[in-house]
Amino acid sequence: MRINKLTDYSIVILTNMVINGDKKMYTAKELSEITEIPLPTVTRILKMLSNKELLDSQQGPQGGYSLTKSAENTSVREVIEAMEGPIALTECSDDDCGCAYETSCAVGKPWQKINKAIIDVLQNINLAEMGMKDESQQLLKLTNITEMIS
Amino acid sequence: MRINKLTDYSIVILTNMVINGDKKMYTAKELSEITEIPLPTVTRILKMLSNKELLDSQQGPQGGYSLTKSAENTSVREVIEAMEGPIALTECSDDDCGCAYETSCAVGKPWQKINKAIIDVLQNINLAEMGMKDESQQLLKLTNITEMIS
DNA sequence: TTATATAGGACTAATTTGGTCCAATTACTC
DNA sequence: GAGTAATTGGACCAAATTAGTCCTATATAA
Repeated sequence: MRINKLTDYSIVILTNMVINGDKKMYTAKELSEITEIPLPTVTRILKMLSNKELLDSQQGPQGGYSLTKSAENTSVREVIEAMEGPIALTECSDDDCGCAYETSCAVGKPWQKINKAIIDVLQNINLAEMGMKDESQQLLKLTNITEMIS
Repeated sequence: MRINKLTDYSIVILTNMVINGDKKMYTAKELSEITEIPLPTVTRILKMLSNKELLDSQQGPQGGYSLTKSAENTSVREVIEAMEGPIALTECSDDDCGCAYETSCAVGKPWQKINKAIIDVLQNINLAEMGMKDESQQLLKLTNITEMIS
């Protein structure tokens, strides 16, 4: 029951865009250096976030990426959904899961309740809150234990 | 952000053990027939649940599996943790994630809050509630869209 | 003693995910 | 208008995880 590594990375990246926040635009290269996530992976993530309109993008020199909304108005839910699609613990737990059994399928009901509750949790925490920290900010780049121990 | 298919199956299996609840013991074969999940997969799941003490097992003729606790006292959280280990959206979001950066790592804090909230959601729904349905009970065996459309 | 059940674990196949790379496009600056 | 710095789109491969199967051992009821 994990979010994807790319999703994890994306939150690290976005959180860093908030923290070093005086600057508005960040190039993929900058963000790669700040977070120590490899450049190709960073660009891929930024493209996804840009496609889902969490980031504005500007090509060419002096270009880069910037948040479309304030950190306070960008929820973790939005980020996860941008990276992975709708949040659901099981594949068939949607009102319109598209399956043939949809009208009669009963299992979905409790799962729908659970998913709703979880979505609510993720809706109610934003990027500004994700950036709150006790210690040095640069450690933000390390969310992932596999990154750390390897 | 999904639970594993095996975990999904396990809840389907357990829920069925509750619904057809007059009977106390179920063999793997029976449960495979009820849920239409292949026998080898069912036995594997039952073994896992038994090892984690969610099920009692009895070898030999007239043997089988039975719930160790009542359906009301068995939370979805317990089932997920039995199948997948601790619930956490990221790998490094534990108080003692075991990584070298543990004492200074700041990222974990908000994730810990999120995980706690999600665990709380899952703690507060039990197997009896998962079995509540509108229509025919046998459809409970189908939680998974990939199962359905294939 | 035999038949029926779980127990443990190894193994393979399939799927998903992570990560990289390349060619195209845009736009600023000189 | 040329050159450079950036994003865009998409294809591709490698690695990791997961699902699923199978075999042998052990326990126990009749």
